[in-house]
Amino acid sequence: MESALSSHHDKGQALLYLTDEQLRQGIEAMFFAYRGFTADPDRILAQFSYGRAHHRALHFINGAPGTTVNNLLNILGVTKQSLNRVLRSLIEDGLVESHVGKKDRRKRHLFLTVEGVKLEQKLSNAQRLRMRSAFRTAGPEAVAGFRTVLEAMMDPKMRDTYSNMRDNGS
Amino acid sequence: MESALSSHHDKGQALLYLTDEQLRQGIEAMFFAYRGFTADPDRILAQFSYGRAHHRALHFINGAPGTTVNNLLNILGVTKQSLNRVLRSLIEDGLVESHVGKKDRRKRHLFLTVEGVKLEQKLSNAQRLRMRSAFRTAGPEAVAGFRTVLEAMMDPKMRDTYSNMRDNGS
DNA sequence: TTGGAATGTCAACAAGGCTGACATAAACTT
DNA sequence: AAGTTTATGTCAGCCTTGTTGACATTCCAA
Repeated sequence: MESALSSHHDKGQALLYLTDEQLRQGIEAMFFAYRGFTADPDRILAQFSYGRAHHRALHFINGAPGTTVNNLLNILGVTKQSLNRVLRSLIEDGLVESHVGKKDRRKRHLFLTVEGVKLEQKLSNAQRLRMRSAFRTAGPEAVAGFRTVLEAMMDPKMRDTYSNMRDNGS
Repeated sequence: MESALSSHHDKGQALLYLTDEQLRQGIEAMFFAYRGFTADPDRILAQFSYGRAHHRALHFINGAPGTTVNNLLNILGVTKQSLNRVLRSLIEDGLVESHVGKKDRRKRHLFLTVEGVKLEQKLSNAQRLRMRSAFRTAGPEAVAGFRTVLEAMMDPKMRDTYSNMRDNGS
């Protein structure tokens, strides 16, 4: 992985991608790209009077049906009060169902309803469309690099969470 | 760029990186990475009772001293009311200065004060630290791919803005 | 049976988006 | 010179989504 670096000691050349200016460009790229990344779902959500918080809940419930509130809390990194407000509206609107756990009846297991799946599909289709187009334009090697850098940029805790999702969802 | 694709017609293999599952992982990677990306500056900002909006303003004024309010508006993609609230507090706190334009006296040109530069440095140092570490871990080729994908993911309008910044800031 | 964990809920607050309306000054157009 | 457009600021009000603190309920586990 670091053979490209250790193969020669010409730091001035080899580490050009680590200059402050390069990093600044990386920072701005993240900023603008994230805006693009959320733009399409945001437009759809606005039609339903929902926000990104709802999208995130739908996304992760869809990816791990039966997940508990506490688990979702850890993934999303918000307070239970904040998540609860979002979940309540989704449950009221019939997009999410909350089932008391059989083994541990304190826990609530969350599932998308048919309606919930519909909206999640709509949102993720829009988001995937843009990402697919970006991936196609950039090519497989760029995509691999993209993934590598993003993973290295996560907090270690979330990197584990992310990796576990990858492993289970393959 | 697309030689890897057109060199063979085995789509099942060549386009593996475009499956819904791969795209889903890309989406989640963006989510978690963006959280990491903002985590360090967020902690600093909290000490100053500022938010991300202030950081963004400081960042882009620093990168283009003398920029106008309207220009900043376009870059940040918020309403003037929203930006004005942030700018006002930064000006009141002595981090930003607003100078009436000489040629066109309707325009206000924005500059960071010495204090403003100090905070911007503090914030961007923290953010660069993480990005540098991620870049170093991932290596130059991954970084190139990262940049390529992010650029392809931006809205075309912002891609132009971004490219112009790159050109001027080199 | 008691302690703690998991969850829900109420209240209050703040940041930072938004819209709409209005004011002002300067530049541009006719 | 008059009218229009542009750039900016500001006031008021609304929404989402985050926060803290307090408190209730349920129920597993020691």
